[in-house]
Amino acid sequence: MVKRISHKNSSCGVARPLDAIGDGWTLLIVRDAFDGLRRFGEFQKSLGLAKNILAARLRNLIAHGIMDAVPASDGSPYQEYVLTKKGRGLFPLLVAIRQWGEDFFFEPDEAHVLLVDRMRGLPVQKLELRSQDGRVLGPEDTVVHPVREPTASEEK
Amino acid sequence: MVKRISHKNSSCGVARPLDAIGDGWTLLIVRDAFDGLRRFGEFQKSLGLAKNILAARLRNLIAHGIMDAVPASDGSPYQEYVLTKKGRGLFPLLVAIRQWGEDFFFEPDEAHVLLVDRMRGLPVQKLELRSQDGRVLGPEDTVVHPVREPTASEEK
DNA sequence: GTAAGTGGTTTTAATTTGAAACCATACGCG
DNA sequence: CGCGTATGGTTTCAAATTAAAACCACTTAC
Repeated sequence: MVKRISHKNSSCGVARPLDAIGDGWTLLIVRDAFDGLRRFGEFQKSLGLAKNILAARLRNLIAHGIMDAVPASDGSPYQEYVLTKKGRGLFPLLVAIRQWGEDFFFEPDEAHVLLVDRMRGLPVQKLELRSQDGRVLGPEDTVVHPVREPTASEEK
Repeated sequence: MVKRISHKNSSCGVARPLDAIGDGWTLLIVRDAFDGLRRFGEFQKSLGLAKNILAARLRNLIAHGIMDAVPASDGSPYQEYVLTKKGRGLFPLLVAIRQWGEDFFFEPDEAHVLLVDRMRGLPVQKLELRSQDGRVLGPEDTVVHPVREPTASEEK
């Protein structure tokens, strides 16, 4: 049922997350959840996807600990789907997608939406990767480094 | 051929990018491209996916302007696949995926890799969304705002 | 010239997707 | 109560996608 990218590389730090969210619909569901949608029908109406697909995606999101089904909230006998902490952790990722979309998927004069700071009403800053000492880092300035967390069993 | 999320929402700033990269393999290919891979065979060996699928994904990436096929570089009669500017714009998104993965997909004592600043060898900062005046913004601090770019045809 | 390596395409089966139909429960209300 | 409607799914089935494997073309090595 759960998609599995069966390969040695599946634990590379990018593949494993993609196994959970690497699907056309999943991140749109998460996005709607950030926008406050909670009910099955709300997601379905907002996204216009088939109900069986939505049910499958929600099951998958729950199985991955990204969303949770909670009993009610307005007294109705149904469930609501809410983001977990792990799910809320996707916020920077969604912002990155949106900013990339803003930059490359709209003609300069095409109507689109912009993410703004609610408090001031001004556009947010562009996401930037920075070093500990504050330099902005590009792809060529970074490298992946294997790490073993220093646990208590550090003695040999 | 090209996947299309046919829905009114397809222009929402998130759905449109996902239409280009919302696929399990595509971002892994892009990631490998950031790591310097260029040749068909390199991608195939690194990812272990079927050749027809890789060919289809590369075609799609090229069609979306994310990668480009350039004639050669080492004299061999084949092509190389390189990221365009648009493709390099995916760097923050890949970092966001990786950081989310680091935070939620590995046990504390599980071996994994960390993204480090090449110059200092120190881990990079966590990606944060900030307002123009530097406050860190969470999901509840932002709102999408429709925008029409002020073009020259602004006079009525 | 023949074998092996690279970069694909074609073929075919298995899996996934999606639309529509169906079903079950709850509610509104005359 | 009895009936229509809304919600939240599951089931069914056809169509599209994916994936493995076979095949093919071209080039280089020997």
